[in-house]
Amino acid sequence: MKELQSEYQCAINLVIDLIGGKWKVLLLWHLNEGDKRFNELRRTIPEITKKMLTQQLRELEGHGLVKRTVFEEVPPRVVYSTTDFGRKLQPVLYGMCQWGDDYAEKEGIQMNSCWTGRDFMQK
Amino acid sequence: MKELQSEYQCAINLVIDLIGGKWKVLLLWHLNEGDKRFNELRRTIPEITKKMLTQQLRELEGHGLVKRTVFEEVPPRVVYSTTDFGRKLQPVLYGMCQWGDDYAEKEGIQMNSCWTGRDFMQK
DNA sequence: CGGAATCCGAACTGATACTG
DNA sequence: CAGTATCAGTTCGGATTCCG
Repeated sequence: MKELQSEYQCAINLVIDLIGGKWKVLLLWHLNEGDKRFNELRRTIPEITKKMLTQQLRELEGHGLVKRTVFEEVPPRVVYSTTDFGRKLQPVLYGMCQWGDDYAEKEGIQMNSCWTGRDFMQK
Repeated sequence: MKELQSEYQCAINLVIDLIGGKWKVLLLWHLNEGDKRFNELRRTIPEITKKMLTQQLRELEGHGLVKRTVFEEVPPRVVYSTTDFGRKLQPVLYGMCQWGDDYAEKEGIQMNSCWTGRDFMQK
């Protein structure tokens, strides 16, 4: 598990350590839509492997951005959700998505089927 | 140079390709303070090597987020600045910084000497 | 269902030396 | 000053197998 430094020069560096990498922002984004189970997340993000999904979720959990709830049933059920603090990142994520949409439009990049910042703003 | 895909499922993925990694957000952040020369950026971010600085700046330039201006002088002078589109990310970066600050405060992580979202909001 | 453990190549990053 | 080039280390990420 990636350990945070005890001291940072700039908040941006801390943010990169917390949500940097290929998957975390995407996971937070989808978990902000609502709580999700492990295999539900796998279906939502088909490109991610089980290993990476587990790993990234554990790091998010360890840093207090995601909550993991285990229901002691058979078959087992595990539900992931964002914490209050993780949810505070929502506006930033929407801003990122909007900006990404603008870029895609400007550059003629095709965007599919996923919620976009623009969708959100229309609600 | 990292090539973008021709199609994305989610804007978030595009954003990650554009500004993901260890350095790009940090560079955009500092360039938003004002135009900077190569060695000026190195002093601002002492941990970055020349190689990575060049590489990341070139990618940002290639994606249209940063502009590189060469003054044909001796000694050479090269100035980097954000493009209009790169600057559109400013509010998002400030949001990230603010969130990072909150996290640092909550967790008792020390933050030094760099501009923070909070500083910005007080202006 | 929701993982853990292992292996391995690819990608990222850094150190160092050199250059117009 | 503003880079290139080369080499080497480390980490990341994916494939596969196994498990309660």
